[in-house]
Formats: sequence, structure tokens, C-alpha cells
Amino acid sequence: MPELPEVECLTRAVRDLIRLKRCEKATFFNYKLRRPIPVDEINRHIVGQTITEVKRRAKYILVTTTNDTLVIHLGMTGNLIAYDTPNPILKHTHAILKFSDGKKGLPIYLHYIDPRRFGLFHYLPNKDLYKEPLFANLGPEPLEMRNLSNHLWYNSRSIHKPIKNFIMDNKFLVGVGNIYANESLYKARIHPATPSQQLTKEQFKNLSNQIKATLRKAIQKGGTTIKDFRTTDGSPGYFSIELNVYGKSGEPCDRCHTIIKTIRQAGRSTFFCPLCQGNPH
DNA sequence: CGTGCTGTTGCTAG
DNA sequence: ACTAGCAACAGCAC
Repeated sequence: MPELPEVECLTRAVRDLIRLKRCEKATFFNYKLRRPIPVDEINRHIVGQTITEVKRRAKYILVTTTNDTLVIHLGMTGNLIAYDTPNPILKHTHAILKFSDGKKGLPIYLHYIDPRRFGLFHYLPNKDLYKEPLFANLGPEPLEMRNLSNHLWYNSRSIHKPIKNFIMDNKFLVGVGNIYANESLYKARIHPATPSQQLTKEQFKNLSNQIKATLRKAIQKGGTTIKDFRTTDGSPGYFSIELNVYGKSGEPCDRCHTIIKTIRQAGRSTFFCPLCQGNPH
């Protein structure tokens, strides 16, 4: 489940494995992701180059060389798994990138696997990074923004949408997907359908803190789980956080034992406690 | 067999 | 300008 914590942990794991190694080869089995994979450009500009850094922006993983960047997005079901061999090539293995440091260690084969193929491989020269459309309209990183609550409060004043959809809107904040939106609102005791404009500064302070805490906790958890990232049997890099509401429709609330309710917002399922998350007003 | 859900996000139509 | 809805796809529960 690639939300920000999963992408962050994966980014760190991939960084540790391929930084300062050379991309020896790129093999593609299915070009049809969200967009066609730019095979030629990757072969021309990434293959043969040394990876200088691996970074994350929102849920995008940026694999950079001196002059170029390969952007990878996992969509809903994408994953990267490191193997010591080019095998196995599974039904949904769409790309394999081979990295090597020349002599010392075994080569690394980074497998991109994505059943639903909503993911993305995108090439761009570093000099175009600042004008890349994928990043042009992204809001701040929740874990790097100093005055997150002020930022959210300020932007929410002119917005007409429920708070859950507001914190999931990449224009205002990146990295909060359906699971973490539900969990953060539960922790902050805010009804997901509350119009954003109605929330006070204090409520935004609380919500911002809960968003950060939830994301940090998940990253910490993932950091320990991801040790298995480099495997030969292909154990997935995903992990699960302790959930209070997501997917818990019909179960009792951990705080007050009221039955967790489900509603639909903007086509996504929302889970909340009708008692301790109050009324939407 | 359908049918309706699922971790994302960018395009389109109001 | 701003917002809601949908499509891209495969798998799974019922």
C-alpha cells in the first residue's frame, strides 16, 4: 500500500542499495503503465550512468544521475523489490533495472511489479526539474513543513470541501492518502465531512500534529520491517500500521466502543467513529 | 458467471 | 476558478 510512509521507506532502502552504483541495464516487459514507459530515453540517459542520489517528493521516487532523473511512481499496487538475480519474472513484473559497483558485491536487480499498472516511469533531464509538470502543483511535504497548521488553516479559508478531501488534495498537502487521512482525522477527533472552513486554528493544529505523528510512526515501523527488502524470494516491501478506523466498518471504536461507520466521499470510503468524531455541523 | 469494491491521480465536465 | 466524477487496470470477496 504505497502511501507516503511506504514510499519513504522504499526510497531509503533503494538509496542504500543503488547509490553510487552504475545502472548497467534496463529491461522492460510491459510498456503500458499510466503512460508508456520512455524506454529509449531511459536507455540513452540512465543506463550507463552512476546513481548519485535517490530522493522522494510526494509519492514520487526520484533516481538521479549527474544530468538526469528517472521518476518512479507506484500507483496503487506498484512495488520495487531487489533481487540478486534477474529472476523471477512474474506476471506483473514490468521492468528490471540492474545496478553494479563494478567488482565488489553482487549486482542488484531492482524489479518493478505493478498488477494494476497505475504506476509511472518518467524521464527528465535535471535542468528541467524546476518546470516538471508532475511536480508543479504539489503542496508542501507534511514532515518538512514547519508551520503546517497555519498553512492548512490559511488555505482552508476559501475552500469548499470536506476536511478529509482537503487534506488529501495534493495542491495543499502531499502524501496523505485514504488510509492516513482516515486515521489522522480519527486521532484528531474531527468528523471527516466537516467543511474545511468551519475548522478552527486549534483544530488544524491538532490535525496537523496527528498527521505528522501518524506518518512518522508508520515510517518508523516500516523502517524496521523493510530489512527484508532485499530478498531472493521477493517478500514485499509493504508493511501495516495499527489502524483505528480504516476498513473497520461495524467494529467498535477503540476509544468509546461506538460502532465505526462508513460513508463515501469523493468516491472513496471514509471510516469514522460517529461519537468521538462528533458532528460535521 | 456478474457486481462492486480496492492503496493514486490527472483529465473532463459541470 | 473550483469541485466532483471518472477512467486507467487487475484481483478479490461475495
